[in-house]
Amino acid sequence: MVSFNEIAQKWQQKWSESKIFEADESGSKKKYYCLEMFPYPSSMGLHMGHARNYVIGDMFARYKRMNGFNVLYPMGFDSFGLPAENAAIKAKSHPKIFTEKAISNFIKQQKSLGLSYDWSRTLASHKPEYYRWDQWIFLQLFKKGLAYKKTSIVNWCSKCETVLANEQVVNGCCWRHDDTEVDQRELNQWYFKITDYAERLLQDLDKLDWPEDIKQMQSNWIGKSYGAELWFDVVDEAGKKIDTIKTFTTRPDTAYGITYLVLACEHPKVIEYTKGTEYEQKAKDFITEVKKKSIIERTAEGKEKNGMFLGKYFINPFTGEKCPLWIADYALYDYGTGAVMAVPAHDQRDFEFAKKYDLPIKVVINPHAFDLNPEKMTRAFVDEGTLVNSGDFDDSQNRDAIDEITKFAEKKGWGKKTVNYKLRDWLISRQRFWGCPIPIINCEKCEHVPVEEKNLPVKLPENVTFGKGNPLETSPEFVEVICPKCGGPAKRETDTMDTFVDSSWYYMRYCDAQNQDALFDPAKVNYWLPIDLYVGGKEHATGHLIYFRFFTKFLHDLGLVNVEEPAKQLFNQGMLHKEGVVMSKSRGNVVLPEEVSDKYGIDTGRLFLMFVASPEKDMEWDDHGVQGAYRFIRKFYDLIETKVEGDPDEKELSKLNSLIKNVTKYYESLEYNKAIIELMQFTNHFHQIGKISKVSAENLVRLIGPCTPHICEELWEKLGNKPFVSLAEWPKCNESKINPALEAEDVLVEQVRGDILRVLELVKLDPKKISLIISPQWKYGFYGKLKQELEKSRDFKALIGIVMDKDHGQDIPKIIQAVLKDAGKMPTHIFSQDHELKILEAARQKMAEEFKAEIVLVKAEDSKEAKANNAAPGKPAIIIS
RNA sequence: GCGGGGAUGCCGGAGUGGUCAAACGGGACAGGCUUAGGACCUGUUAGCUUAGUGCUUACGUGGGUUCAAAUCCUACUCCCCGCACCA
Repeated sequence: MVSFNEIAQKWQQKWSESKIFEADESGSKKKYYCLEMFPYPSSMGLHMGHARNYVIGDMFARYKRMNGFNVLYPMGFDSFGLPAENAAIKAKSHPKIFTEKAISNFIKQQKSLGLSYDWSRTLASHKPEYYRWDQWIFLQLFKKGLAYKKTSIVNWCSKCETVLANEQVVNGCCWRHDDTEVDQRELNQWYFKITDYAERLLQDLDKLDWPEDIKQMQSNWIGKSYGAELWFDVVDEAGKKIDTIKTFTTRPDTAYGITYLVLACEHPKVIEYTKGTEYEQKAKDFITEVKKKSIIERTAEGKEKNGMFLGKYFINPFTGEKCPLWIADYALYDYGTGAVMAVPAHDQRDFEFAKKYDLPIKVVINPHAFDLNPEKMTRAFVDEGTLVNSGDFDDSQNRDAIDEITKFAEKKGWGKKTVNYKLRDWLISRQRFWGCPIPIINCEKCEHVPVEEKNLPVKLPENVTFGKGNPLETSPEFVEVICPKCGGPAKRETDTMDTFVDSSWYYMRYCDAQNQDALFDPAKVNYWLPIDLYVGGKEHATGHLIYFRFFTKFLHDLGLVNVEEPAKQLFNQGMLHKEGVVMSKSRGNVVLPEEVSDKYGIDTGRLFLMFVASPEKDMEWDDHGVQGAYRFIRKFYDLIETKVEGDPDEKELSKLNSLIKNVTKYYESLEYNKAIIELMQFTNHFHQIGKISKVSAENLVRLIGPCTPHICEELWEKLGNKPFVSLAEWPKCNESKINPALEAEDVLVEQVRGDILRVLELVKLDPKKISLIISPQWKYGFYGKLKQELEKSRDFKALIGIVMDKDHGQDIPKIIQAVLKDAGKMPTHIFSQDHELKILEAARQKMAEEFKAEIVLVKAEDSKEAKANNAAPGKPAIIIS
């Protein structure tokens, strides 16, 4: 028996030696860039869940290659990050050692999956050759004012001992530790000003061939809303103006209904306004109280709202009314201006708050049917309506008033039309060692001084102590530096960058991975970009997939790349489950590729992963199912290895071209499961027949090639072709050869045969001993004719079938049945489908072979001919009259 | 609450107006092969029946459109996944 493992190893070696998957920019082929999100090289290695992800991309890369594209299909490693650092701390070792060991293990595993990567372009983000250019990009951002340091409230994970970006906070918890709620801390941190790109990030979503849900998620995350900024004079008890405060609202039409204003706890004005007053301590206590609560507690919808009066007032310029200024936990400092103009009559949150603290409720919009009574309202009225109590705007429709009142406010200098985004600037500082150092020197005199480009990379020091705080701070050689600007003593920035910075441009580096002088050669990058197909998980929807779009736009603006969007098409693969839950090391339900390939060969594993479910769906790993895939592979191998003979007939050509057509269609749309079904049906058919033409065999091998590349290479060679099927041309469909009627014949023949077998079973007769009579086209006087026939051939035991014209009606079988009983014959089977002679002939042939019996077709109309055809006693025959 | 996606036979999973009791795979059952098991091959696998190409019931639930619905419309139920006091 063949060893699929030996075959796999043989071809993996040949691929590697011949470098056939290495890509360059020369030649006239059209380029195709196929990419999977590069992995974090976990020391756990990879399991079938990862494998599924890679095989999806690999099949497409192989498919495109065979279709004559110049395919770039690289792999690299997102190798900075916390797990390696933590492992190193535990083992009192260095993260680099862990990381590089993990990488070489990954590569080994990926190679044994038969993935067709161009390994000459591999990169790893922890290497100075790579992160040097992280730093370079940082400096460009810094120059443009898009990298800046500010003090603000940030999310802190106590387990990671570092700050997190907004995108890394999931349900109020750390994205790595879903049991650890993030704390709020006020820290001085580095940010990238992604908000400057909010509008473009939103607009360009339209251009992308990405799954709708991802686009929707990004759009929600960016959270654009149109509205107005309204400015209010803040006054003291006596009515003296002390300040102006800005609020953001999407409902300027309710401006006449403002009855109070709330500030978020973090709002700096809270301290300012209460300083030295009786409210100072109370406000501080209130803030402390609020901050004790977790993010979830504070921000979940429907939570009870708390607040307190701040002792100050403001003037609503629309009405001239003096209203109180409050602090409240439901106001978010992060959103808008951190201050909310409250209109309790028309906003549910404001309504609840006003009810609780007995603040006035003023109706300014009435429903069309009746007038609202603020005393009796049980909830805010948030629908459309007509303005009242709104000065000159009374009686206008609130929808129209939004714009009118905004214009009015602008004219009066009370505010302006504005657009607000939920998207926050990207916090990239991390207080950890195993990341890219931020290339900044902090000088007391000169503040943040960028490291000169020629001095890059700022390398991570070797002599650090892990354990407490940021290890970088423990290296005096790293920290203590001279300020490049003033020459005085200064300290190097010890924060490292979020690893999502590394992954924001790696796909560009693949285009020119070995470049020592620049982050890449723009010509090369422009040749390959954009990524034509990007394969990866949904979980990156509002993280990586926004960041890398931002970086692309920034590098575009620098003139380094032509494209504004990194990836044309995005494909989200489904998760692999086992025992009903996602396969993962921590759950302990992983299946390793090695286990599968040891038992069945890796092609079986690949086939199974692609066959069970469509790639974008979650699927369940099933050990029995794998055996099914294995059975198919063996059948397929056996067919091509031992049963290739002859030339294809018309029917085979028709089937073959249909196959090519359908499989191509399914590959193109990444519906591999459907493609494989077609391939199975085709293979099974010819396996059953017991032979296949060489033409079909060669096409079949090419069509399955991307899925099970190793055995296909082997079979391709066995068929007498030069290596490699991986480089062979994709079969072309010849539509003119497709003949559905011809293909349908097989089905009919099967039916006839099935019918006959069924009768044989019914009458418990051995097919070798029975006379078979099939009698079609009885038109007139069939009863008598049939009777005659029956009289003539006494030796038959069963009438197998009668084929009739459709217009004979339903009663004919009954009549025939009666005739048969009359003649004292065995029960029969009758079928009335309007079979063609050809089909009968095919069925006859098939059965003759199957039962090793001589079966002839006889035209019973002519009894001489019947005799001539051996329709004699004891001899099986099919009689046609 | 808002947004997105689902619900198909014992299981996974195709199917999106007729050719559907529904691809393909798994499982189960029966038969063949075999000393036996495995592997392999053949058949069966909604129910009732038959000489049968017949009847009934079925694609989450209830209504509707149509000569015809798993497929279209509508209401509802349940499941998953995002966002979530966003002013």
